[in-house]
Amino acid sequence: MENFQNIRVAVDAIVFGYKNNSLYVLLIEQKFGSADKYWALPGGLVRQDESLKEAVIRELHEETNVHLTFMEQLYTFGDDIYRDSRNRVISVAYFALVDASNLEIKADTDADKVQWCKINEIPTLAFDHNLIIEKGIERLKAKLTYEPIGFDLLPQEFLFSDLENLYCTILEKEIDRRNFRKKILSYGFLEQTDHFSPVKSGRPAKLFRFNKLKYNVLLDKGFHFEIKFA
Amino acid sequence: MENFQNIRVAVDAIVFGYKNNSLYVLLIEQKFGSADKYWALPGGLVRQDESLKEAVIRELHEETNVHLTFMEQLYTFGDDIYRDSRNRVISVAYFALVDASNLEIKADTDADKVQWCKINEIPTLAFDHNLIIEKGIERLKAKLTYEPIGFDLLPQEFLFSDLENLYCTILEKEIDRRNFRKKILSYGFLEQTDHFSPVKSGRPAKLFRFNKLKYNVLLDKGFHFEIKFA
DNA sequence: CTATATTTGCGTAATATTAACGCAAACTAA
DNA sequence: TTAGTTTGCGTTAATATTACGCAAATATAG
Repeated sequence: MENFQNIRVAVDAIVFGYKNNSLYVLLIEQKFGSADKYWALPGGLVRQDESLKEAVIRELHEETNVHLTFMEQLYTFGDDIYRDSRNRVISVAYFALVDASNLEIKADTDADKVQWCKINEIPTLAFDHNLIIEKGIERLKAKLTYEPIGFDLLPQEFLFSDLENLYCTILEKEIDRRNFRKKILSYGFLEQTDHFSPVKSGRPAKLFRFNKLKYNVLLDKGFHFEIKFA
Repeated sequence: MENFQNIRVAVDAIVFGYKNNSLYVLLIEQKFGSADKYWALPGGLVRQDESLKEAVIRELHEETNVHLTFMEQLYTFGDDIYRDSRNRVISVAYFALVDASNLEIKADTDADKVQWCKINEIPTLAFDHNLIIEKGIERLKAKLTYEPIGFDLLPQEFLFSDLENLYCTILEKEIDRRNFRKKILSYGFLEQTDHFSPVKSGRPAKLFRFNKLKYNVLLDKGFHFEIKFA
């Protein structure tokens, strides 16, 4: 009897977006019955014939219509054997990023509502999804300091002040604008475009672009991205 | 039909040990039939009523008798839906460390043989276990540079030269002995004992001990462990 | 007993990186 | 015109890293 097992395998995605100088997570309102509505992370059971990664992509596609700029596995939640009250379910959580600056999300087939939720205004979610988000934020913060994933949250062409702001708000730290700029520019993977951004006040700012190719070349040469703060 | 699912959930553990200036992984010889023997990572199916973590601990206990000094979740392998030819199985892999310097392993109930295998002499293993090991080594290397897990691979009291050697062999890098010592000592979480180690030649060396308490206090103060190499 | 090889433990100088600022340029709004 | 704001480029001081030198403490060989 030792080997009897009836465990369901699900995937969930924590999708981060950044706009209006704030960090957001993508949430959906789950239809259980017609009562009992809960906000939750997009996700669902893995199908028999699809890989874990395919499952997340499918679920995200069914429930939202965002275009991911980054995705990787985050953590597998299966220590609380009652995390789902109906069956034993373990969930493989994925961590994803998206450029939310100019993106309209709409509910798709599976979910009633899809919504960006500010990171500090997240309600109590279904299952252990609040836990997943915690872990996701942890990963986001860590990764921001040793991989150039900040660019995946911004539009292709962005202002230095936006990049700086992204770092400050997500890491909840102060930073010297001038040193930050110098450091990032010194890496040599940013390109100045000849476009300017419409600004409300102050000197017009050049738009920059992240050159992933150049970054990869640097990586091969042993380069190691790092942004530290005091 | 969309929701039909028959996926088994397994756990596997990659246990690292360090002795004789080399890195080892713990392998077991699986009994399938009486033919068909393969080396594999310790692991097995999760029971209905135990958490993932409990499952790994149990399996390790059943198959080996090592005393872990560190364990955390590594990665969940479920993208290759044929990774096990019999059923669809996803495996949650765990990453563990052990002080192998003074440890005798013996096969326990479940496994025929248990053995330390040198990291560069690993044969083709069952399932995708070679892949898991790759991922494990990656994690070990990364973690060694930003968390003090090296001490979990050494005896409680160790020589500086052993610590240095551990870093050099695992990270496959050269390092200046004197700068390394200075840097680690500057952190202030090592304690000198009044014991000396029996040495074959050269000046007798003091034994040191890692004070986890002091390390945690430092962490609270915002300290960030880091060992970098050129 | 002495010389040699070996490993430890401590130090110092050159170099590189980070942190803390100053300030003019280029715009908007009043 | 003037005041307010944001950008872009510098400089300097403090800190950290790198590259070594060298004596102390042992074992071993002669």
